Amino acid sequence: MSNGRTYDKYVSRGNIFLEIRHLMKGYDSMTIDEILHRDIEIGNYMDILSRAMNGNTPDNIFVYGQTGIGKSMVTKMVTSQLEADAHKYNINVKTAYINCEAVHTNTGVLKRINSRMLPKSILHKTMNSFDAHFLVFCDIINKFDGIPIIIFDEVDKLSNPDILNIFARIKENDFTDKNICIIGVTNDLKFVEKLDSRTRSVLSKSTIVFSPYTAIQLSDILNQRAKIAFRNNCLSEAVIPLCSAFAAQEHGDARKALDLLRVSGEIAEREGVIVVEEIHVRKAKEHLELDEVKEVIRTLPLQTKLVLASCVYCTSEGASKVLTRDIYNTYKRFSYSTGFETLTQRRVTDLLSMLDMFGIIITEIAHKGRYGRTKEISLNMPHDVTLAVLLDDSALTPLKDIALQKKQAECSLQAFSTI
DNA sequence: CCTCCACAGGAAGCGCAGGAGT
DNA sequence: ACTCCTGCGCTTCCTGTGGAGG
Repeated sequence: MSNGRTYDKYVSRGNIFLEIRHLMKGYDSMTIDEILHRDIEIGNYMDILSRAMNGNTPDNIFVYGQTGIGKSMVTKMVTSQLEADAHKYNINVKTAYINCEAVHTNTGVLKRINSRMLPKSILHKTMNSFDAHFLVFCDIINKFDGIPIIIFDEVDKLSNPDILNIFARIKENDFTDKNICIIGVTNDLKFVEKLDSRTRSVLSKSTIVFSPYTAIQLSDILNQRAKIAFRNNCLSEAVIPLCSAFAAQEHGDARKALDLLRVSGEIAEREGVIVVEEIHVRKAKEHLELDEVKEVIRTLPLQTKLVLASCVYCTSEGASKVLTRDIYNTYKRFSYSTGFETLTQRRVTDLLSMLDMFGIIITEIAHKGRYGRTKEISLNMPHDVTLAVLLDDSALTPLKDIALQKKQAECSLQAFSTI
C-alpha cells in the first residue's frame, strides 16, 4: 500500500548539478593559478613574502577588505605556495593559521599556534596559564630552524589584541632569537585605529587592500565554477550575469554570488526543470534574504525574542502599525506567561531600536501633539515565518497557546462576520 | 502663545559572567 | 582556587521633543 510518501518523485531529479560542492562555502581546493582577478593582491603578497626565499623574515602584513572577496583564500594560497617553494631551496617556512572567530582568547590562540607549529608539543598538566603556553611557544620557536609565519584571520575578533604586540616584539624583548612574520586579516577597516600606537606601528609595516569584485569579475568567477558544478546547457544565459549583478550590489561578495547560483540551481531542481532560469535566481535571492533574517531572529536573546513576539502579536490584530505602549503591555503579559523577568520600558525601547536596526521591524517616530511622542512600529517580515521561528525556541512554548487561542478567536470572528 | 502628554534616548551606575593573572 | 578586570545587560534618573488643545 502506498500513501504517496515515497522517494520515487525524486528519481528524475539531479539533472542539473554535476558536482555541487564546487559552489559550496569553504570549498577552496584550487591552485593559486586558478584564482581569478586577484593578480594585484597576490603580486603584492608575493613581493613582501619573497624575502623568506633568501632566509629573511618578511615584514608583518595587514590585509583589509570586505567579506567574500578572497582575503582568506589568497592568504592561505600564497603562504602554502611559499612553504612549498622555499622547501625546494632548503629553506624552512612554517605557517600557523588561526581563525580568531573560533579561537579568540589569548591562551586559546597560543594553544592553537603551538599545536600547529609542533603537533606533538606537550604542556605539563599543572601548567595551563598563558605564561606556560608562552614558554612552550618560545621554546618551539627557538628550536625551529626556519621562518615562522602566523596568520590571524578575522583578527578583529581577538578578545585582547595586545597579544599581537607580544608576538611582534618577541625578539626585541629577548624571548627568542628570531623574528616572527605576522599576517592579520580583517574586514574591519577601523581595526588598526583601535590598536595602541606601539602595536599599530609594528604590525602595519605592510598593508594589502583587497578591492571588491566588480559584476564582470564575479561573472568570470561564477563561469569558472559553473563549468565544473553544472551539467552542460543547464544554465540560461541570464543566470550568471544576474547572480553577479545582485552580488556586486552587495559589496562584490563572491561568496554571496556562489550561494545565489547554487540555490538557484537547487530551486530549479526542486521544480523538476532541467534549465535554471532568471526566475530561479530571483526566487533564490528572496530565499537567501529571508534565511539571513530568520537566522538573525533565531540567535536573538530571549528577551528580544519576547519583544518581537509582542510585535508579531500586536501587528496581527488588524493594525499594521502599533505604538510602543501597546507592545510594552503585550510584552508584560508575555513575560508573565513565560515566567521571564519583565524589563523596564526604557530597556524595551532599546530592544525595539535593535530590532529596527536588524530590519526585522520598522519604527517611525510619531508626534501626536498633546498625546505625546511615541514610536509607530510595523513588522518587516511575514507574520507566519517570524512566529514559526520564534516558537521554535522551547523557552517560548507557552506563547503557542496564546497564538492558538488567538487563531481560534479569529476564525470564529470570521465565521461570525460571514453570517 | 503656552501647557502638557507620552514617550525617546543620553548619562551614570550597578551587578553579573567570563577571562586573565596570581 | 581565588582575586581582579572588563564588557555587557540592565535600571534609574533625567532632559528633550513637537504638535494638539486650551
